[in-house]
Amino acid sequence: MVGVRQFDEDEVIATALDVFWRKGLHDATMQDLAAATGVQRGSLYNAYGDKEAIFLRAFDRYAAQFLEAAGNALAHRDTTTALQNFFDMIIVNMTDGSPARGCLTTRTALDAGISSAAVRQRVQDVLGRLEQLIGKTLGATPGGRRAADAHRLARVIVTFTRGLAVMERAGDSRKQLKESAATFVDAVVGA
Amino acid sequence: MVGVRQFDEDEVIATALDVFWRKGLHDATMQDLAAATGVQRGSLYNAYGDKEAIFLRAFDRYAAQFLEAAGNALAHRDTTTALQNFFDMIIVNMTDGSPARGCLTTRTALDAGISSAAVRQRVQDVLGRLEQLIGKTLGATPGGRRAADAHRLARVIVTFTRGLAVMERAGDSRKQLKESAATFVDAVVGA
DNA sequence: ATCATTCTTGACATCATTGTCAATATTGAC
DNA sequence: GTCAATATTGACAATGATGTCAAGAATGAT
Repeated sequence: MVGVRQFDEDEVIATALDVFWRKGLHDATMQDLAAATGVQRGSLYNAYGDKEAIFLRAFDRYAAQFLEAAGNALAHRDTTTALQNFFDMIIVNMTDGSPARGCLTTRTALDAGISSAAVRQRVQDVLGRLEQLIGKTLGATPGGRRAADAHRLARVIVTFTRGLAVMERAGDSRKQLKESAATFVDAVVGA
Repeated sequence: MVGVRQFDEDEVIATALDVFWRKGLHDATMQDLAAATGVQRGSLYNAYGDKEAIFLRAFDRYAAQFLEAAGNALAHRDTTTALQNFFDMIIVNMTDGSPARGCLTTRTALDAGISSAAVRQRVQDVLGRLEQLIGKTLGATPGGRRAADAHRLARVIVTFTRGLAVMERAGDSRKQLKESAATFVDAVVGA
């Protein structure tokens, strides 16, 4: 390697993630990324190729963060507590910042028209893995659910989290979201 | 009125709705609308002002259709049957067309960056009214839920429908969505 | 039949964005 | 210290979108 990169790649991707999270893949422009990172547009093109390539890196970072946080929140012997922790985490995650950033996965999923196969695949991956995590938690309960039930229920829970993300975008406050989540957990597991 | 409009307004709005439904507010261009309706861009500007004005009309039409269909589906003495009907309707609604059109309300809600206050208001209105409809259904059961419970549960159900819309965008098939909805209804009301 | 009014049409200016490129600067390897 | 390889920079072309406008066409009212 000769001519050495003037910027810290990790820092650039972290900053790009912030931009994408706030604006979405479609609305975030290369100008936005250049301004936020302090790296010129041309350099970004040179280093990554195009906007989508940057997005994919940023999204991978996001997914890793998110799934780790989800795993931690779900790590509790009591299923109800685990789910409550999980929803708390997820709601804080999407209502953080001002204005709130929302959920990047959900926003990306809804960008169907724009997104390439690679992007769609990432979204499916995150949701699939999340479902796995939740399924494991449900199945792990002492005397827990049968595998098929745990699987179906996990899917329902993932679906509900997506609903929370939409409701946040529609204007629901953190408090309202938490109340919904609590009601949901009560209704679904509290029986 | 002299110089008479060459096109049928109702037909134009209906066609515009189809375009917005398939592409979303942001991605649908005036060119798309002109091509689909057979009305020139200039004429559309003259008649409606701008794209958002057309969208608002189209969305109102959509909302009316949707809420009426929801009301009909929910009109059943048995709460479980009512909800099953409702979810069937909503899932068919979003998986119709090829490729599927998805849910316009949800897509619009996620377009936060672009949307004006007027657009956001419409989205909130639809979701609010839907919640009312569901709440009424839940409360109307003979020996039904207390009002506060019905209200909270209605919100959860609305949230879940939004989740289904996201999962559809993420690639879930009609069959998968129906299974999730059935599991949800079982878990929430079947107790 | 004429007129005033409205609609239609195509051209235009403007703007934002993407992606490319040649010239220049930088620097590790030898 | 020279060189080859890479990064940076600013300019450029191309595209696609929005919104405006003047000129022309159409028509109900008189």
